[in-house]
Amino acid sequence: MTIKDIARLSGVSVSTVSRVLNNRPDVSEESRRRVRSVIENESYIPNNTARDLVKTKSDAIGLVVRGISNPFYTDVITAIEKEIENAGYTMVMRQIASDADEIQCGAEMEREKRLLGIVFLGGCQDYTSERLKVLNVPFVCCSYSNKYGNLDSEQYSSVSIDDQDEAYRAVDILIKSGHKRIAALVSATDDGSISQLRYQGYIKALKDNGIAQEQSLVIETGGFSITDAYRAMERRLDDDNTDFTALFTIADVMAMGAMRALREKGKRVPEDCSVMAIDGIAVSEYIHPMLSTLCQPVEEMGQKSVDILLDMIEGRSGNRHEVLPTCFRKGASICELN
Amino acid sequence: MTIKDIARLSGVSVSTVSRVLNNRPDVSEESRRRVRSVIENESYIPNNTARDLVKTKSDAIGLVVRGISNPFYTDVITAIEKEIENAGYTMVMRQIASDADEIQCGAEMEREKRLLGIVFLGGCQDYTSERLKVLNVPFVCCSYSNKYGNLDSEQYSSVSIDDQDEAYRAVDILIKSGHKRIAALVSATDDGSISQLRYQGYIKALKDNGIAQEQSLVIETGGFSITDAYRAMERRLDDDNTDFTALFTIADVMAMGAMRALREKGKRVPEDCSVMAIDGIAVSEYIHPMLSTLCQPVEEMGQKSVDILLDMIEGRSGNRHEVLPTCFRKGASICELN
DNA sequence: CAGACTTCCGGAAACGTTACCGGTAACATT
DNA sequence: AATGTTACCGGTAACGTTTCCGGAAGTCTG
Repeated sequence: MTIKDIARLSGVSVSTVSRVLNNRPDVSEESRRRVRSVIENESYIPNNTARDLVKTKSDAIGLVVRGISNPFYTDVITAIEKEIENAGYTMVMRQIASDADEIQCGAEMEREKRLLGIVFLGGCQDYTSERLKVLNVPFVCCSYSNKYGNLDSEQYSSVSIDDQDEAYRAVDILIKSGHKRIAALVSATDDGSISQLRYQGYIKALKDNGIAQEQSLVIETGGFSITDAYRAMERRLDDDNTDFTALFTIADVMAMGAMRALREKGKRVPEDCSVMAIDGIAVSEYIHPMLSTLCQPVEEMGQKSVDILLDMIEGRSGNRHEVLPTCFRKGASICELN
Repeated sequence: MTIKDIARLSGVSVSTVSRVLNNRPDVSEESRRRVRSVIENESYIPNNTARDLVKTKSDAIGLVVRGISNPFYTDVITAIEKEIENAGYTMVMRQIASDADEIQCGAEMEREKRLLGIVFLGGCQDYTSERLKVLNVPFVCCSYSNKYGNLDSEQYSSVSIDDQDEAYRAVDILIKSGHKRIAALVSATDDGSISQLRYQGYIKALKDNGIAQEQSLVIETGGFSITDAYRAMERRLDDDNTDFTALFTIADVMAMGAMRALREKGKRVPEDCSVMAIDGIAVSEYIHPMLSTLCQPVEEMGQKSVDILLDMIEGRSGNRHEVLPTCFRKGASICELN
């Protein structure tokens, strides 16, 4: 069943059918009605492939995501997919390993599938102006601002929270609760990732509050997973006594990993160690004690990312950077120290 | 940069370039080498759209998923995506609301995008032979067997655990630990979903062990989310005293929701109420007490689903049904009653 | 050496759309 | 009455591949 059949059946030319299909004005009501009814009758659906070919582009938007297994991302993905779908486009997702090259992946996808644009979700370690040359479609980085990276902000769009500020805020909450010896559980401190940004917020909060920063309180996991966090924390507690009263983690899942390690080493949360995180995934609201965290507006993040990308694709506007606020969820993982 | 340019640049016809591109034998080594080098030089990538058009099908496999937010699914999705990618195809994912019609969604996608096949992930409530008529590509149901549905097993493929048996096994573990008053937290008992199957396993286990089944011990949440479970459990505990010593839940996330409700009502797990679930998601290993559950082989499930689908698509074999075993993870949420 | 069979290759017709161009008819304007 | 304008419509060339068909040259067979 092609456009030709519809044309034949409704006694008009393919051009007219095409016009009806694309809601163009220059077709009589009579014809429009007839064509519509035939389409309805035959339950005809236009072939997207042919459409894409003649338009020399597809209707697909790529989503490159690093580390889908983090529940935080799945909510964002959900929102992104919904928004793309609503706008009448198609989402093609590809996930990459934590050490893979997302620019490369995006470039390949873009050329193979004639993508309209790309959403990068998750870490984007190595954006440099030079490397971006391979990408010739608009793209937006979701949940990563590259604020302190070496990339010209004119070259891309982004939607994220202010990672440094929010980390600052999180640590500040611990400090305001009376904590001075605050450990930080990070993925890495200098990998250009989100972890680095949040780590910097931690450092700044300590400094602004006149607390000396000790390198021994920085625990690097080398990864973002719950297991990475658990293992790193376990090692740290084996090596050393708990000489901190609070722990700041850069992600909810990492907090969950750490809390298990603390528990298994006989440390109570929050009595022996308070925990504060950033992300606000659903499950962390259900654990005991309920995790205190700064919730990211995941839905809005996904939505905004797609909106911006579509604006760029459809030429409505250029690139822009959106910074969204978080919302403090007061759990029970922080102990007031007085 | 099209195939024509490559042809011109390497001094052969488009046909020959096409042959090289598709690794066909009937082209001389000399030509092949020359064409390859031009392709390399120009870093040319064939236009998939044109390719799909002439082949009258795409390279895309659809993934229709109900409820992506359940962490259990994300792992399966990861595996599915990886496998599709490896086989050189493209995954197009679409998520649907819990009350949406997945057959309809699959059919639309299939016709729009000329899909090669479809993977349905998650519940598949209303498969009937009649309704399947709209689908004219092979498909496989992942994580749902329709074992007790009204569908002819010749009409589709599936990969799943034996939901009834595994639920039986889970409940049996509770019984063997000395529990007799075992509540069941299910989404629904008669919706034809996975919930119903697992509920039937619960019933059977009780019966085989000579335990009278009480309707008051069946708690229906109406949904699969952690919040649904929490709310339902909360209501149940408000209405009534805990007159059960153990709880079987049909999913890990539901167990987590229930455990919070129990905790908030002053019931200790496992001392006052043991909990046993099915799924085996990562986070449930990190909560306190660690959840006892039957772990589904998520990776294998995703992999197998795609393998079967590709076998059908590429005509290597017909439909088949794969039943995978689970693996018991002994947590700390079950109390021996003696 | 004739015929048959390979091996390699190019031309051209598809695939199902959209976009452009031009044409007709009806109506309004001078 | 001639011309311009508008509303509608059809023909056809693209879009970038693959596939089919046939041809040329070389090699083998008897």
